[in-house]
Amino acid sequence: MPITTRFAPSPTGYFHAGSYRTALFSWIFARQNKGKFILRIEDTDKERSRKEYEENIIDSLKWLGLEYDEFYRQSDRTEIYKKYIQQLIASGHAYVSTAEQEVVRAREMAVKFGKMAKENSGPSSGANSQSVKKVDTLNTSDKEDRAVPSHAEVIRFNNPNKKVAFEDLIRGRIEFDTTELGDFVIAKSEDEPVFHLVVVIDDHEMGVTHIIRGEDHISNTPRQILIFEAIGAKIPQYAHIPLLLSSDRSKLSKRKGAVPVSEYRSRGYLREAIINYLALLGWHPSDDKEILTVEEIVAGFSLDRVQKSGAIFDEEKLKWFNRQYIIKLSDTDFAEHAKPFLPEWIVPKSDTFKKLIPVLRDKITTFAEVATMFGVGGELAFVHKLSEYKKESLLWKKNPDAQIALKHLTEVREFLNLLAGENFTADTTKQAIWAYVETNGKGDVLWPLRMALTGQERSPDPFVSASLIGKEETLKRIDMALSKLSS
RNA sequence: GGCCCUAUCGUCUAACGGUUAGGACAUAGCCUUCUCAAGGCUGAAAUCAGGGUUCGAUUCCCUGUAGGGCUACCA
Repeated sequence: MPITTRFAPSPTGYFHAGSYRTALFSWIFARQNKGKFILRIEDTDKERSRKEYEENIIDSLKWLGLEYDEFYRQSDRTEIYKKYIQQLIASGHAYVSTAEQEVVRAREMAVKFGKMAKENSGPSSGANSQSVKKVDTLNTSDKEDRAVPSHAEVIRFNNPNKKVAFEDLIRGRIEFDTTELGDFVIAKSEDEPVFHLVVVIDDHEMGVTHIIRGEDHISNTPRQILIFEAIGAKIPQYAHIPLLLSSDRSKLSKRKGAVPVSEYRSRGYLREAIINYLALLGWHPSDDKEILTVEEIVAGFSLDRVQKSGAIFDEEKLKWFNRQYIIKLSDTDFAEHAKPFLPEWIVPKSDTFKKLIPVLRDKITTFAEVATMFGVGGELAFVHKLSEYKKESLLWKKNPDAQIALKHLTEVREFLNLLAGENFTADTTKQAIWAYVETNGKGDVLWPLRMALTGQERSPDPFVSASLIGKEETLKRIDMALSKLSS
């Protein structure tokens, strides 16, 4: 049997970094073993599932290059589950719990929870402050998500109440006593199976050999093993990878500000950076190399090298990776990525844009910054429009003398004026005045020139700036500076 | 509360009984420099606590502590 893994998201929210990392590890493992990778949309919760989210998951996986070999949607498979439910009932592994029985059960639960709450809420002073804190977290935990029991008939699993153990590929042996689980619900009706049941049936039917999922599923595993046994299926291998955490160390989730992967895309992150960064969150190669291609990751991956503890997602480091990959981009690729962020006054295929590519590549960490660079106060805004600046700004800080600035600018203007307009590049302008610059001091000559051309304290070097605005505009801006200096 | 998982610099991590506890991001300083970056160099920064086991524990065991997960007719 070929190694088969699956990614089984529920379409109840946008696809975020946590989901992506889980999918990535499963995908890597399948690819590494020349096996199969399955995408399965778990949409049995009709109230919360939305088509929009399903599309977002599929688009994101596609963008990130995690191609899958098979695709399933649980809402298309009701008939399959129905057969299993009937079979489980027939074999005595499951039973129909009547509405009356459910009411009794609900009452018992209410008593139990009520008692728990009472035990927890001691006097809120001194020594008990810790238990009070516990109560707080218990009470505030995602209450809105709690489903309200319908008090109607449901189908429950006939729990054999025994100890269940499994060998986790990352954590080793984990043992549970399933008695405390009780007879859990596996379906609301024959047509409405619930998570634990469908997961098991599908993993069995689809021939999944390795279940690689988040560690939040560790506690779900014993229930699922019980069901595997009840349907007489082989129990797959489990690998529970650590969770991705928000900055407060709680599980990264939709409500805790997890950013959709599609959002990173529109912020101008490169897929290679995201893949590389996320692969390193929880996994580490055997050497210290951090910039890795997908091929290198697939080749070097191993479940033994997966971390056991959760990791905080750090956008700063993602940015660093993004920058590393931006630097490597060819001009053509860079242009392609930058296009959506260009202001309308730049024509994508123009000479100006071609000259801008190296300048931009040198400065940005995400493509969204392309827009910032050209925006108000941006470093490259001068290309379109010279911003206002004061006369004093033209003076070099180490030698603030207007007469000197005036003299150098006048000389430089003469040199530049000798160049042909169509041959006005960073190289030619540099050649034209470099000798003069060297004999008269770089700061003394170049600083006033920079200010004259850009009107900004931060900008590319004056030669690049000159070539970006062209000969005519360069001379015009120098003239403006000269008149400022002599006023 | 019960059950389960986890614990190395601020963050991601290396070390699988013997290292001056290594690397990366972030951070501080210096160098380079016409500005801002980039780049180069240097620095600060960690084994949760207490007990064992051992000649020797970051590493193995126990207890505590802390964090997280599950405890649904969500997945």
